Formats: sequence, C-alpha cells, structure tokens
Amino acid sequence: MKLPRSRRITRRADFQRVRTSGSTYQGRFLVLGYLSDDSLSEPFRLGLITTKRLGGAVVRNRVRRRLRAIVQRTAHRIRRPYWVVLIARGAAAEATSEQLEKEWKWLMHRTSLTDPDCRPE
RNA sequence: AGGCCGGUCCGUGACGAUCGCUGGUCGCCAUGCCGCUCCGGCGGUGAUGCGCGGUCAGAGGAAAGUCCGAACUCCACAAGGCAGCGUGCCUCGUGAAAGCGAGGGAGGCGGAGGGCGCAAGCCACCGCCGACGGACAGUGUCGCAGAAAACAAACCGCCACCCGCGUCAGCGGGACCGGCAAGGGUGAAAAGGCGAGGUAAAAGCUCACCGCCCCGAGGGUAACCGAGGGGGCACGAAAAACCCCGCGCGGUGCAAGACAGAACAGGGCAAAAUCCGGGCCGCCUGCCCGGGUCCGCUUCGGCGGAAUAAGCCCGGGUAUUGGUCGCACCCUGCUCACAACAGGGAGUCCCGGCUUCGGUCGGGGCUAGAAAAAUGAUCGUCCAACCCGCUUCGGCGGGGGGAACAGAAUUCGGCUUACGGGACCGGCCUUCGC
Repeated sequence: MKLPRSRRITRRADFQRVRTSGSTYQGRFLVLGYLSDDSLSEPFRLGLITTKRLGGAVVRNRVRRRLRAIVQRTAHRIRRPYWVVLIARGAAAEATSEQLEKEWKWLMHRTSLTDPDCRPE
C-alpha cells in the first residue's frame, strides 16, 4: 500500500486531536495513538513521531524509515478509517526491523485496528 | 617485516530482485478556462491534480559545531566620538575577505656534554614549542609550604651587648634592646651571579669579570642585530584578571525578504457626531487618496485649514509553525516526446603547462533541493575486516557479517571538533637476512 505525503499527518492540529480525543496503547518500542473517523476519505492517515530522546538525526531517520516501510507492507489490514500516530520510544533506536514489525502487528491486534480474525503470527 | 608518530588523498563495498519516498520532465486522464457546435460533442489552452504510466536525479568529508569571512536581504546612515566586539613580531606569496603557505627575528624547553672560562657565565651544534603589542598609566592577584611573597622579611642563625669561667684562643649562661640578608631550611620564585677587598658581623658598601639597564657608530626592506660608551643595579610573575595602546568593524539574518489568497465580531473607557467613490496593507477588527461638507483668503483659476479622531483597556478572527517566489545551471543534436547519450557554454574546485605575473591553454570533478523535513526497506549473490583448519608459506577451504563519526535546510570560502578502514609519502624504534 502506498504511503504518499497526502496519507500522512502533517498538521499540528491533527496530531493534537489524536492525542486529546483518541486512545493510546503502549508497547515496548512503540506507543500507538488512534482515533476512528468515518469522514476520512482515506483508509487511514499515519503520523510518525521520533523524538530527540531516540538519538541524533541519523538514528531518528532510520527508525522513521523502518516504521514507514513496515506500515506500507501491513496497512491493508486496517479495516476502518483511522487516524494513526506512532511514537517511537527510546528502546526503538536499538530494535531490529523484525522486532518493530512484530510489535506493530501486535498493537494493531490489541487495539482492534484490524479484523479480529486476523491474528498476529 | 612489524610497531608508533606526522602529513595528503579516498571514504557505509559491488551487483541484482521486489516494494516504496521526494522532485524535475514527458504522455494519458480528470477538472478549469476559451472558441465552435448539428447540443451528441469537437478543437485549443496547459492553469489545477492524494490521479495513472514512462523516464531521469536524489546526503557528507566532515552535511556537525555555528567559530570567522563573504554573496544576497531588509533596516539605518552628514561627520566624528563613546560603548561593545574582533585582532596583535617582521617580510614575501596566495586570496574578495577570513584564512593558508614560505622564509626570517626575538623568546622558551629539551638533548649532546663540543669550545672558552677558576667559577659565574658566554659561544657554537641538534631537535622541538607558540594568541609573540604593553607589567615604570592605573586597580587588583600570587594557592600550599615558608619567619617573610612585593613600600620585603629575623625562624634557625651571625655579630655586637651584659654576667661568669679562662693567661689567651674561647666556653657557658643571660637579655631579646641594636646591627646583619653571608649560611641553613621552604618554595615555581627569597629581590643580581662569582671572585676579591672591606667589616664587629655584613651588605654593589667598593673593585674586576659576567648578567642587567640606558645611550648608540654602523648593518638590515623590516622584525631586529649591534662595535663602542655610560650606570653600581634601580625594574619578580602573570596582560588567557581587569586594563592601556595600535588597527578593523553600522545593524539584521532565508523564521532575511517579496507576493497572493482566505477569514472574522465586536465591546468598553474617553471623545466626537456626515456620506460617496477608488486604492493599499499583512496581519485583520484598518489605513490612504479623491470628491462632497464647513471655515478663511482670493487676482475667481484656485490656495490654506478644520472635522468625520488619535489613544487606552477587554475580547474575537486569520495566516496549516506555514501557500507561491526567494530555491536549485543553460543551449543544441538524437527521440513521437522526456531522458539517457553526444557536443557546446556558464559557474566553481582540483591537477598540469606557459607567462611580460595581468593572465592564458589543456585535462578532470561537481551543478541534491525536503518542509512533522525525501534520498529508503526487505531479500539474494560475490568480495574485504575478523575467527577456525590445512599449507609446498605463494595461498586454499569453512564460518562470518557491513562496522566509526555522523543526515543537506539560501549559497560559497575557511577554521575547529568527531571518526572504523584503506592507499601513498616522510620520520623514529624493534627484529630478521645480506
């Protein structure tokens, strides 16, 4: 699934709305914030947050690129229009792509972003 | 051969597959606009795009720190000064400037223990170091140790003094008043050194030599050197504490700056009492201009003025922390077209040649442009570091897994700092062979 800029969250106000009105779920490497919105024309919109706590620009770029690629591969499972914000925690800087993908699938399952019968492997 | 140090250069290895991101460009599609129309559409335009497809480009030597210098931007601007900041031996080269390079001067540290000398010290040699104007313009500072650390200073001492003993030399005790900076000890540093005279003991108190200070023939483009003469010596360190002196500097930084669109709601205090038209701004809730109105003057064309407020307070709205530009080389050929590719030009950097030092010629490299911030993710193969085994010491086989510092943010030139590995050059050390 493609992830052009238009499918990402870029406006400050959108981030704030997900934070104040949406729900969050914490994992080891990631924090998932999500907000259902049936008025969305897209299946979902994604925002990635990589704070300076992760490390320098190189580390943050790497984490962000990995997460984007993971979401690209798996996002077709999202069943309803959602605003999705992924915040990378400090441990994510050291995590492998495999670990991140596993956690992302687990988070999608726990928060019912995906269909209930689509279980993480 | 190995190790260490210094310098220069290269710098997330190469190839492929699948899936993606940002931008340019081309084609198609959709929307918009314009024209025609037999009202079905057709043609043009190429403005718009979460659209589809092709094609091309897409992180570094430091992109970093944001420390200098410039381009560019807006603001300010008679001239000078103050404050502030920067800078600091001399000459030459290079450069727009910062800076960089070469040579020289003075100074400091170390080595060897060479020459002269009784010694102090001086001379010569080799290697290294650097923010290198001024410490008699002024204010302040100098830990610990030590008696005393900058208008020097009596702890142990020395001498003199008083008492006793002794023929004398001297010895013991007292006193803590006087003289002394020679010796000891402390310290990074104890207020010139050394020898002699001198003295109660001493002291540049006096003298020679050395050092230091002043003047200085002469030499050198200059920093500076310095024959010779004079002075009994005054002047500790640090200017990277402040400071003083010379020289330089207007401020602002791409969130600069320019433009467009969109949106809303006013109220209060105070004050005053009219509308219309047009334009402008980025912040708006306004402003400006013109007309009409009123007043005065008039040479009857006009001219001048006044008011419709200014101001303050409380709110509200808009601009996506961001739209477009700034801002991301140009032209020609090939091609349906865009590219790749080829040729030419521009800018810039590097290398080399020539030079009348102004330049010029040849070759090579580079020309990314995001905005919650693209330049990637996954997999495979091969090849390095490293590990294991074998070895005829040349290598061979197996394992192994991309590793340091680090991510463009207007651009360019420097500086500084960080860094795994490789290549080359130079120096030193060790071992082996000849």
